[in-house]
Amino acid sequence: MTDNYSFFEQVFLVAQLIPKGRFTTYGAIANYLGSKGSARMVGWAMNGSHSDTNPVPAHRVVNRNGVLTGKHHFGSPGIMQQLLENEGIKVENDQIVEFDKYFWDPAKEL
DNA sequence: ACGTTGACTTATT
DNA sequence: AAATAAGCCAACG
Repeated sequence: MTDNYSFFEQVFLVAQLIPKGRFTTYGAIANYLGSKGSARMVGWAMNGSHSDTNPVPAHRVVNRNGVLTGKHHFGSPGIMQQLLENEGIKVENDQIVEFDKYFWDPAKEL
């Protein structure tokens, strides 16, 4: 209980820090946390995002190709894309358009 | 308690 | 260039 700042908590915090209209990748977060290869844990942490007190914009986290791999974990597939488009991010064929333009890297932006 | 799975990524063949 | 292996670490059965 005292060690709430585990890998998961860090992932939640970073995800919540993603600016609106931008997105990041699992690898970028993992890299920022110092564990480059633990991108899976970032995704797994998102699975437990419901455990966090504050809402976690998991829809702003995609894989390194900009593909909405985790869209099935939302209420229904399509929600994730809709949320991204709602913030001005174009998504086509489950993939983010202009990846480099909207990419937000915590290691660089923070 | 051990083995498998998982919202991933990089390296090697 | 495409396919396969390995690495990550935690949760689930």
